[in-house]
Amino acid sequence: MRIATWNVNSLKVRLPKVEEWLAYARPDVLCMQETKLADSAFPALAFSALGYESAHCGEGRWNGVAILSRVGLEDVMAGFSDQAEEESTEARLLWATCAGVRVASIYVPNGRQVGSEHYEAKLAWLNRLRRHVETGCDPTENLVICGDFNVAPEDRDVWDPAKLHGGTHISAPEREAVAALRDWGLSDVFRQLYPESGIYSWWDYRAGDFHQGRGLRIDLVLATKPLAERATWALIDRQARKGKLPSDHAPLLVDFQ
DNA sequence: ATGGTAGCGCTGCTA
Repeated sequence: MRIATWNVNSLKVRLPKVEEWLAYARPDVLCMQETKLADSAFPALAFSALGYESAHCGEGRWNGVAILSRVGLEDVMAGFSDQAEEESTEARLLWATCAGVRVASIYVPNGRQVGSEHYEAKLAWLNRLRRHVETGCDPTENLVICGDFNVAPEDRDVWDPAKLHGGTHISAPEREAVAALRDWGLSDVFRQLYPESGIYSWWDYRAGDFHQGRGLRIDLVLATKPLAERATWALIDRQARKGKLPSDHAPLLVDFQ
């Protein structure tokens, strides 16, 4: 089973690239983030033509998460389990069950500046995700949390830790919040397979960062132990970050036996 | 030390 995650940074702009990528990468499940679409504008037909069922949670111009699957798509749920009916939330979390695997597509808030209210909201969001799995999920079952965490878990996931010191994505509280998810029973599958530093999934559009190799590994697939043990291969597909109109993120693929 | 780009949508916000 091949599971992938990709922050597409506008599905409207990226649809041709996503279609092309699906045709050669052929994931069984693709989690997308930052579709920037309302549900009514989600191109479900384009994906069904390629053999994928889909679910989308979007609010329009910001955020937006989706799950595509060609191995079944059941029990779709948007948002947190402790979310009140009337609570208005951003479109950052979508769940579905695909071939017996509980899948989450997540887009963690960026945080903007350390210490800002947005940064506090980011930490609170990650803590709420931890509470969600703690209270409603079972670490002995097959579950993956896929998406843009907006956190580089360790210094080896950062092109220049000294230069970025004091900024978001690498601060200790953010890393601790991701570590708390791992402590519940999740494994960073890419890192489990490949220990090397200098492998990234996001590069700033500005200043030629992609071509200069200045990136961060912030797109992750976290899997429960029984599933993580079956991971055989993973790839951050830098080819998809090239060419015309690329996203600022590359897709991450993981194969489970 | 700073600013650099991209997307949305029409003004500046978000990343």
